[in-house]
Amino acid sequence: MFKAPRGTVDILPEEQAHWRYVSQTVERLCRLYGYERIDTPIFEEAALFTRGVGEVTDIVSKEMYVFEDRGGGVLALRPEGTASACRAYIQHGMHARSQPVRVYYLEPIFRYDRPQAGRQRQFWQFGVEAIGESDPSIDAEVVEMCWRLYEELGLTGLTLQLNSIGCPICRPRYIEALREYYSDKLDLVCRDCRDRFEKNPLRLLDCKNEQCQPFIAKAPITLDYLGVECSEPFEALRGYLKALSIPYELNPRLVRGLDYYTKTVFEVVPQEEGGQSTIGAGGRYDSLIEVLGGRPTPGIGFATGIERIILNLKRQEVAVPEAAPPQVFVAFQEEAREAAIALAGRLRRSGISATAATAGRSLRSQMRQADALGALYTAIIGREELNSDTVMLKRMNDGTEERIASNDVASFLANR
RNA sequence: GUGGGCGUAGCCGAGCGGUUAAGGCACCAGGUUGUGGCCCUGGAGACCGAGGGUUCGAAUCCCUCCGUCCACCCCA
Repeated sequence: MFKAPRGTVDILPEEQAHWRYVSQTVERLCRLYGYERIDTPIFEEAALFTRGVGEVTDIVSKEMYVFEDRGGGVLALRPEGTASACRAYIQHGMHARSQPVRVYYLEPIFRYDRPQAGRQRQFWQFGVEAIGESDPSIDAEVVEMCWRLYEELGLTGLTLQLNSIGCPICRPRYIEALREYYSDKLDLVCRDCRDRFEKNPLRLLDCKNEQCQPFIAKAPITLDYLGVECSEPFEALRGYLKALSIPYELNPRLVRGLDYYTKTVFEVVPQEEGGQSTIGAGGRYDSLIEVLGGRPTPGIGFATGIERIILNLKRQEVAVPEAAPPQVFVAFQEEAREAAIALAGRLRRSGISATAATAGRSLRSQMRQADALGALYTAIIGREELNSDTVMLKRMNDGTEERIASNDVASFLANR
């Protein structure tokens, strides 16, 4: 038997209410903030990500789906959304538009990772990008929008964490200080941290190992090393967030896994700590466009995982709107089969949703079906109705019946 | 990529060396030859994740693989 590939899932009809709820909320939010949708290809030249996201990041070095196409080009299923959006910005000369360019996407993302709860190989992200403006008021707008999304969805108990990791000028100074601090402690920290010291020193800060905690607590923090170019906008951002009444926690240990982040970084996590808990995250990427071959252009955005949102909606038992049931279920006896099919067709042309029974079932069975579908009304056509050109219209919630001329059914229901 | 738990019908789940492999939900039919939701009766549905091995005998024990879950790595 064929099964969906490891780490992928089918989103079944009964789950669509949650998906619809999230995508409709996302669309409303974007309209509210003036972000327009952009759709980019599901695959890109692999080099876009190796250069943009960073060759040594896990996402690129061990999680990317890379393949060669028949023309010999090396392509990759996108492992994140920002690089593609920036590529499109450059390719289509969007610097010529009014800045910043505000776009959003809702798209599948692919990472060859070991699946577990809240982590799949194909998953969906909603993300926004504001490209072409470095003013911290845009940082505030993006952070606010991210926070607001969860509010609109009805999620509670979330924490917004904020930090600044500096720019290409001040960050090396910080990393040097961090390395120096750790240089005489390498015998005391865990194995992973010794690796991190070499490969990705910022990651030292969010090690979960018990033995490393005391060292993390006393480690130098990024905020103390920011140059004025970074600290001033960060202070401004904090002021804006206060003015917007967005509750945030300053987390000096917050770092991000992608190379392109600069200055503002933030993350939203549910209260209950779990393995794969981060629900959304973002930050500024002021060097990315230039790295990708564009003129120097600042940008900021965030992305959030739809599956993780839905996981939390379900955990918190947030009620989501159900799919509308058919207004009418058309049940019939064999001799009225054509009349029933015709009636269903006429109702639909009048904008009334109708599902017809299929032939060969008892009326009782058809009624059970109508009930299972949650139909508001059942129109029954038997011999008597056929002869008098009427239908027996039954209201399912209270069982009342009324005989109505076939031609009047649509207008009768339209007035309900 | 590392370590561990688990895989019995569509779903939940008992059985843990010899059973016709429980039970519940869902599904289908009937109890009402023109009527749903409750109830009752019946039916269908499982090569017990796959492959190999041990044994007279394996869903039950062992190995490999696959899947899933948890933790780590990392991340949405």
